Amino acid sequence: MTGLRERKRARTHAAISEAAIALFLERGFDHVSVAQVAEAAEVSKRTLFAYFPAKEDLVVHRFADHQTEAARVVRARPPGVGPLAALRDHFLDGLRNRDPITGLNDVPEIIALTRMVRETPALRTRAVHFQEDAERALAEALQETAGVPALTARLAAGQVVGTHWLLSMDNSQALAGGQSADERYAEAVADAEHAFTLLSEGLAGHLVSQLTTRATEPQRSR
Amino acid sequence: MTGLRERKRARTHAAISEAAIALFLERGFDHVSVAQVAEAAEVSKRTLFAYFPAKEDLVVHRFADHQTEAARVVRARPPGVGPLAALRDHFLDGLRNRDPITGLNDVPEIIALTRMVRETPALRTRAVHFQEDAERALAEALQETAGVPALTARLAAGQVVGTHWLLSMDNSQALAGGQSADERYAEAVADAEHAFTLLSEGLAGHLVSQLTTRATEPQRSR
DNA sequence: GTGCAAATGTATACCAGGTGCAGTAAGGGT
DNA sequence: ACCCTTACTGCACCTGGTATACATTTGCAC
Repeated sequence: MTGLRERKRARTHAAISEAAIALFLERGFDHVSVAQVAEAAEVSKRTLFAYFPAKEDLVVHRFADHQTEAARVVRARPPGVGPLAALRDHFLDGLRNRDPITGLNDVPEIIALTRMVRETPALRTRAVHFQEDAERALAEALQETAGVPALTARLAAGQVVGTHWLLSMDNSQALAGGQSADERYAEAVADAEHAFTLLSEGLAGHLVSQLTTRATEPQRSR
Repeated sequence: MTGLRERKRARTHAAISEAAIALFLERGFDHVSVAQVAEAAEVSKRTLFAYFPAKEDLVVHRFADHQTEAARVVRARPPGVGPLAALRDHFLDGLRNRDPITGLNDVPEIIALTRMVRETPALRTRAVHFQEDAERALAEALQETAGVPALTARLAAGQVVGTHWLLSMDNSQALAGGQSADERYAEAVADAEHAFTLLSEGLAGHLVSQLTTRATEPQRSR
């Protein structure tokens, strides 16, 4: 099943990424060249790019594993549970388990890493890019399992993924500010519950005034 | 007030951008180098970068004008009108007026341009980046004028901006597929109204099942 | 008008990310 | 032992973007 080749490949992959992250954390993403990473990992620049399509991926490839997480959660939810409830509970589980993806993990290296992602535009951009895939996958899952039109599914997926991201960033920022995960936990839960409630119940009840309709349709002025 | 210098600067700015867009539309964004753009615009490469911080901005700088549009709409809404209603009506106005930002403008060059932005990853990425600013501005506006907590404002801003983007892309795609703006209009309006209703009323009523709570709190497994 | 400081533009060289190519070493199935 | 696929390397090359040092224009005070 797992031949020597595969194992070796996996080890090289990890070795390069680790060397890269160590250097990045030490000197900053922008102040380390891929050539230096390659040298530190004892690989040629060409080989590095055979493992990672871009410099940013040396860091952000870990996010790729979570691309389909939301979609899987929705598909795997027990019968009778709404997709939103499943997603909310999954996120709350993540908080409880200090899953790094929720931003609520205070292992120093994780803190430093998420901070770097937050503060380095190129990395944030790349991370956001992965979310588009997550959105697509989630939209599909919603459409197939929740019997909902495509447009609704895509809108909902965008909102869920966006919410997830915002919550994670907030947590990670709080931890970067010195709070421990345990200290932050209660607020993280409260924020998450608030966010998912908002998703579920809509903005109308929370933005004070309601949706009102216009008295007259204005003319088209072209 | 507007000295000769400023006017000349504005003209150069426009000239470079136009030369760039013409070339990009002709040969594709990735197959034109900035050096070629500079040559076509009869400027040095260095000067080009004095006007545009990055290659992508040669195209997407037009989006920058709309960065604060949502925020302005919210701030400028007449008393008694909810922020969401103001945003929805503004978007519907945009559709009616075939505002390019809504994606519902079938002037050939605009279609080609939005298609290029949609299909070129670098451009999409850059455009998305501008939305972050839009989100921040809108969040501020919501917080200040709708008396809502910061977290709520930021979540709402993200959802609104994301919705706006999705609707625009859908319209632009439909038009790229050959539909005229007039043909697409009715569906564009229906989609927009559906999307804003979703925002207002929440997902609960639309994803079939409601938010349910768990019977027992699972143990934390760390 | 004249002259000058500031702004603007240019040429050139340079750096870093990323790719194409041609060749070499090494697994692994037969 | 065989060969073939795969992995890796070095090197040249392209492109986006920046630094430096120099030339030109322009607004403006006089």
